[in-house]
Amino acid sequence: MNPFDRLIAPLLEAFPGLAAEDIAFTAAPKLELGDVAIPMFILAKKLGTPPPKLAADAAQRAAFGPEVRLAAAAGPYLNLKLDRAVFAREIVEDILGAGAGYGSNAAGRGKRALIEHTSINPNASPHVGRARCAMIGDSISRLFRFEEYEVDVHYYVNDMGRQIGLLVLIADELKDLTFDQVLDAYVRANARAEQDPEFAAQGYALLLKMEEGDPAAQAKFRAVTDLCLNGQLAVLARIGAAYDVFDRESKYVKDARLDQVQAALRARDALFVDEDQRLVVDLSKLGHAAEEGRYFVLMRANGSSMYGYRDLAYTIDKLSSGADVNLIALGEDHKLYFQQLAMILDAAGYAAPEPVYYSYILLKEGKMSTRQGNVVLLSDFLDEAIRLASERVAEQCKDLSAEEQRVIAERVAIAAVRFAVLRVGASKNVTFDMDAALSFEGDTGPYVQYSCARINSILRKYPGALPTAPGAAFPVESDAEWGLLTKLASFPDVVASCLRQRTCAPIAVYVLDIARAFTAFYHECPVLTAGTPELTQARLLVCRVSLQTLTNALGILGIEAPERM
RNA sequence: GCGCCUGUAGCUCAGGUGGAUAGAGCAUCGGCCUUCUAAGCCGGUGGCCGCUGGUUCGAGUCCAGCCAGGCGCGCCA
Repeated sequence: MNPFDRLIAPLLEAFPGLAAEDIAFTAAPKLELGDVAIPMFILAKKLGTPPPKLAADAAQRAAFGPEVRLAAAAGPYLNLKLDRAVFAREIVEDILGAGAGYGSNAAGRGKRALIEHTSINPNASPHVGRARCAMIGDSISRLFRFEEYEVDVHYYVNDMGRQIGLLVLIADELKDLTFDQVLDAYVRANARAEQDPEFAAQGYALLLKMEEGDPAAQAKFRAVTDLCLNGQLAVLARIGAAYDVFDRESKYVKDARLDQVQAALRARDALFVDEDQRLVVDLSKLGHAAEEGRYFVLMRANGSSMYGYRDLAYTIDKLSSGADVNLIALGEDHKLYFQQLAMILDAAGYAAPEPVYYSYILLKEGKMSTRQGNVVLLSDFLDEAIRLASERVAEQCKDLSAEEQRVIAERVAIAAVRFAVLRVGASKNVTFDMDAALSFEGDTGPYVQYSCARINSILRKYPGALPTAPGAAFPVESDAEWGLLTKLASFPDVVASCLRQRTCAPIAVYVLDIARAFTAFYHECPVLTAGTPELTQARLLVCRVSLQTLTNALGILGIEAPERM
């Protein structure tokens, strides 16, 4: 419910032929121009009138109620000065009424969403590049839940394949492999396979045995992949990423539905066995124009399956769950692969999931490469963030217990890390800057948390019971209050836009905007010493609705604000 | 080479469906703590919005061609 909706009817009456959805509200560049602005461009096109003339006409002819104090045209805009108290009261009542649900448009009520993300190969501790996927996927999941979708978060466990086979071989030799040793073992296994064809062949043989159901081989794969998965999940849990369903790739080796896919491909003459006895899809038969990526191998000559073959079965499995939305967060390196997969699925009569791509995080020194050791591990990054936050908390919150300080430091650290990653659009190549990402000042998660802590401080210091609704008098007249409240009112639109675009980055930008607007209010408008009880009551409510909106928005980003910091 | 993504202040990034003088933060310079938390606030400096054309009353935004960076084009996953 837009608080400015009541301004629409007078315009429709004055100009028959316009529809309510043609009329948009925006903030004027300067508050002196008006409290709200209505651009005339779309309306003008519809009526065949030049925008400036229409703005002038509208200022003359629209019969607004007494809540509009002044309607003035300024170029192609109609600017209105309002009885702010009337609108402010509605905004406040709206937010208080909706509470933890404020901002949700309930777009997903009665619908289900299946979201797959992270799905890291079980081979090493996740680095920040992989963690980007986890944070993006996790926040999108939270966004969908906020919009009342029933969300199932899936994690595809790549518990087989050549590389895991090699890792199992090495693990066998080393005995008692721990999670911390896996990365090193994995690197060595791959290096050895390149130099030693015998070793590589052993890996393939082991893989085939495992696929064919050999219990001993399966147990070995399971032990190694469980070790890795549990270690990875423990790290991911630290940043708040959680999963509902774990789908093991090995479950999809033999899947009857793949026979149907093969039949569909044969019917299109798109499936053949090549000269090396591999089972291959010729995507050119399915409409793939380029020579690059034309062939998609399903099975090796020895009969063991390729990743894509199993992924087809898994994806069909996900699709048959009947979810209304089926999303998958993928690295940009998977774009061609996923297009190929989608083409095969299409041929078999399935609509592929919607991909959400994220780009790589680069280091100043160049690309992150596990092999060369120039990676920033998520766990190291978090440890450093917590260390820095702890130093700060120890200075700021001397009167709190060690345990309370620890909780605050952890929340601040997670906020810094998640915010730094989430505020950037997913398709952007970002250069990772440890210092910038761990800054607690400026456009950061901790800055937003800080404004929450200030609000809490005010509410805590108010001696009486906090107001729960605007009183008879509701004086909200200052520019700072007005600017803050109108920004708060736009939250549902921000959420709706994010849902449409499958992104949470604008929420991070929005939350900064609110924090800045609140800080302006904080400096200009004393609450506890406002002068009159009515003003204090009104400003306490502004504090409450600001905190509510910030809390809800931060929740989508997976960030919690401490009461003190 | 071909395909997809990216290019906005010294640095890191915002700027749906074209619209009011292009916005933040960091850095830098100058001011603010007897006053609800200075993890803060106020002000200054700093922009051929990669380049060149085009469409439009109007382009950072749309189109084409270049240039630069990223990713991909495997008996890897």
